[in-house]
Amino acid sequence: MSGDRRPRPGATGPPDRRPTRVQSADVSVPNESKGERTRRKLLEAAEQVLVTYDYHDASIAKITEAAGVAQGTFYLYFSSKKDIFDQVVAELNRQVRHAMTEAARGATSRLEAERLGFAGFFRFTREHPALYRVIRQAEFVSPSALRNHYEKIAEGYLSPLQDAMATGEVTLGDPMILAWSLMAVGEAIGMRWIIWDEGKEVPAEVFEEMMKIITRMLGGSGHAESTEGLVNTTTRRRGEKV
Amino acid sequence: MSGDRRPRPGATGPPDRRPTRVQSADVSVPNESKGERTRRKLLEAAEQVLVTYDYHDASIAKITEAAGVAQGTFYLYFSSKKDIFDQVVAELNRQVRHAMTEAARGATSRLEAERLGFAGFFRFTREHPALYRVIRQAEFVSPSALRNHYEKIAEGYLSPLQDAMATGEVTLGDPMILAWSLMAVGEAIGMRWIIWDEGKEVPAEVFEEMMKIITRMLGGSGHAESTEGLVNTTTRRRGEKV
Amino acid sequence: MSGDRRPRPGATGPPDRRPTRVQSADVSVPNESKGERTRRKLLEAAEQVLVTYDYHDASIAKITEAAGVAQGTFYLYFSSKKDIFDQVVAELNRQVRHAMTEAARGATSRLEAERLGFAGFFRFTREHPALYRVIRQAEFVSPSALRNHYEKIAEGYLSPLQDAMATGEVTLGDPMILAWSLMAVGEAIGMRWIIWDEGKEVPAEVFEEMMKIITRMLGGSGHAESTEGLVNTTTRRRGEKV
Amino acid sequence: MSGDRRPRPGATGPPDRRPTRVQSADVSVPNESKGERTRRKLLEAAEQVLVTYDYHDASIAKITEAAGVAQGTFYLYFSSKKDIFDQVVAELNRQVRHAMTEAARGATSRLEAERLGFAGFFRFTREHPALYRVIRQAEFVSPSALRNHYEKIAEGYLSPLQDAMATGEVTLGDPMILAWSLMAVGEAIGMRWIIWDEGKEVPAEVFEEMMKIITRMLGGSGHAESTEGLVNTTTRRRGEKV
DNA sequence: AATGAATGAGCTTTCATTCAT
DNA sequence: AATGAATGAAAGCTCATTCAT
Repeated sequence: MSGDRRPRPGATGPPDRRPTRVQSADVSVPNESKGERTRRKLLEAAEQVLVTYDYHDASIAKITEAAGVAQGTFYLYFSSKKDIFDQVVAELNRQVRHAMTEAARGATSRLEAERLGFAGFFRFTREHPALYRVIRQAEFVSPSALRNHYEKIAEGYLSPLQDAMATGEVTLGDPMILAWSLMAVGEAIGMRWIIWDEGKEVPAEVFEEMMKIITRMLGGSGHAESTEGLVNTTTRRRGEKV
Repeated sequence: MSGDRRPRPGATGPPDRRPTRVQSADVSVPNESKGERTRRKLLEAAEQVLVTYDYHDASIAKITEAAGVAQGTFYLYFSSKKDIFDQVVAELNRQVRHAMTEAARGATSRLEAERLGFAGFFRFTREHPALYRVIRQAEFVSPSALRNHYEKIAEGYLSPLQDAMATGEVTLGDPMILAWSLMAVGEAIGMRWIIWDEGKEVPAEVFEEMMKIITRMLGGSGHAESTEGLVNTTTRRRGEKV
Repeated sequence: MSGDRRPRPGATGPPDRRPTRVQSADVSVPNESKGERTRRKLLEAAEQVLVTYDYHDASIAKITEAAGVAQGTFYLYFSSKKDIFDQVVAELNRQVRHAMTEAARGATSRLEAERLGFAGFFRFTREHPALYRVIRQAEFVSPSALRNHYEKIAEGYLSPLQDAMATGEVTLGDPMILAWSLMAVGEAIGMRWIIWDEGKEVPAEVFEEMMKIITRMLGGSGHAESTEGLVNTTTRRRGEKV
Repeated sequence: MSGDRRPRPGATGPPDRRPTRVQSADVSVPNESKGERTRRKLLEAAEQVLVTYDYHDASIAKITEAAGVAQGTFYLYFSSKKDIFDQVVAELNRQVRHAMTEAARGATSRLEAERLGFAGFFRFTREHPALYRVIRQAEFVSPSALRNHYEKIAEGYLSPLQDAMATGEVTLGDPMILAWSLMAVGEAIGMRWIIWDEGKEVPAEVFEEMMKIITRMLGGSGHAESTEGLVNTTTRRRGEKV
């Protein structure tokens, strides 16, 4: 997630579980009105709180306390609890897709793009464990937000995969189903080795083993590696939109 | 899911979303005391209710109403709401693993076992959408139940995969990571094409596309098909315990 | 209000404005289950509280405190605050109509029936100032309850007035409009000399002056008084149903 | 209501129930400072909002929005919500009394004055349904405002009635009680046939029936009609602006 | 073995009012 | 003369859990 260099709470170490006052909130952003800053504080506080508490327990009281504002202030910026939840999901979705495409930007092959993209995804997951937590609950809280999240990621995958299929770098087939399968693997490994292990990095061996599986999933003509030169120009042009 | 012949509500058609009185509850099971029957009614009612409502909204009142007993009765059989949740998870976990191994029982190759196992999993998912719903929330409600669920399934996968690696039917590698990846793909496809499509079957094309990806994930010596005869005996002996 | 001899809080003296514990609630009524008693306690407490506080300030907390039960208990018996409000209105409506017809029962002429009915209404107003308070707010809180209240009273007036018009005891005309006018005068005098004067009785001079006006409103052949003997049999048969 | 020629929203058609931006507010009144105009806008907005919402739901936010000013501005002109409520009541009271006396101005008998006055009252009620709404709630919100409202109207009635009693045009008796009774009838008929029927006019038959009752209420020597000539001079001199 | 009345803490949300600008 | 962000108390309502019967 090279695109988001702003220091974030819990960014490097394991995530802090205490829903205390948001730290970064006081950092003033140029050209940001008072109201916008309060809104941002609340959004960040909500993300923070949603790392530790589920939707029901993530009370407005906890969020406003973490943001350092009064309860009533919340409703100046969000119409309901579900509203801020949806906005947290949307914001994290935007960020994670940005992080993945940024990470994969310099890749010279689809496979390298995957390796970089997965690494970017895992980095983001460590920095924003709320993404995982929030998605897990969205099924009940906001089904549309959930569908939107997965579909946007899957769609971002689509053309790169189609291009790679065209060059033979990836075995021909339904790119949507392949996209879903790749997402699924990334999410599962992230859950098991980052979330469950409380913010640790995915161990190198695990990452490499996973990449072997990913490599096989992509398939390719069997000599995809040798066609890299051809493919990468295509790869580079793809999947940038966030 | 050939191993679960007990009639269940909504077993054949699309799942019934109304959390009304549990139907099968009055079916008497031989040698079942009155108390045991009440317990079973509550457990089934809870599963039913958890299809439609999330953990917080699945109130004791709804569960007892669906079970046709008074609220107080609940605490004769379960110590708390979390208790019955854990037991629903455990029960569904037992059932889904049973369903998968039963489905794969006659397979003559690892690949065929996977095909049958996935088909069994999807069938179970349609019949018990609560499994998906419940797992999605377990992260917050009962983390240990969640870990236990995935780990038990992964463990069941372990020796079959190890055996298949030994025969060359599956590419050598860390079987645990492969198991997690396979689970992940199954869960994602099930979510996308069963849960989101409200209980429909996974379309045949999707299933076949997915199986192509699964096939590549397993890898193998490239002539795995020809070694089927050898493998299946091994396969048959594995992963049965429920 | 001879029909309601059960002692009521504030029944004889001026109404007690403190929304304290309902006194009569502990009086057990034969054949009344525990649940019914609690319901009755709440209803009486609500009437009590609504004497002093308007709908918005008559909080569930105040009502349950006055009833001596926990807040949650309220929702075992009433689905919402509006629900109990409607039921208080309905109950008071039933009671006031009963009080008026009971009071007028022995009348030997329409005029005497009016005199007794008005006296009964004033007595009821003193004993149940909530009626007046509640009706004043019903326009916004529960318009249907309001309309129902006035219409039921007006309807009860209808046939007695028609009968009296038939005998010439009352001047011919639209009995509905006459009924509304009579109600209105009663309500205004009750407001001015009972409610505003904090539960005092309507002074005799005021009552007599009002009766002169009522007498003129009814009109009649001018010798209605002399036809009393004829009329009262009719009068007696009318308007009893509650 | 010939005395109030300032155009008002919804003056001719049925009253507009939407609490949107006050229309007439931008009409500039000669010699009115900016501050006075804002004050007037707020007062009119409050009346508008109070047609649709009760005191509690008529939030400062709704009033300021309807007036097109910021919330803070409200407290530059009114010290509290009750303050503006009282001023709305006072203003409507002033207006309704003006409307009634203006309407009755040309009358040549007490009876004709009543007929014209009632017609004026009904016209005003249609144009300012807020009057009815506001009065209904004043009991709790501002008892003194309520008493003041009724008493001022009653007092205005006093000398005309006394004069008419002196001439025999109206039966001798306590004029105050007669005044209250007349007010009550007007209010009831207005409520029933204007407010409940959403701003319709009082049907002619209803009005005539009511006038028959009013006529009887006034009583008189029986040949009041023939003494009109005598009476009207008195009547004309009376009852005026307060 | 079962009932269902009762509890009370805790939730989301609204709103009159204040105050720095 | 006006703004609008911020406050924080208080409301209605839900629910897991207890307990007398």
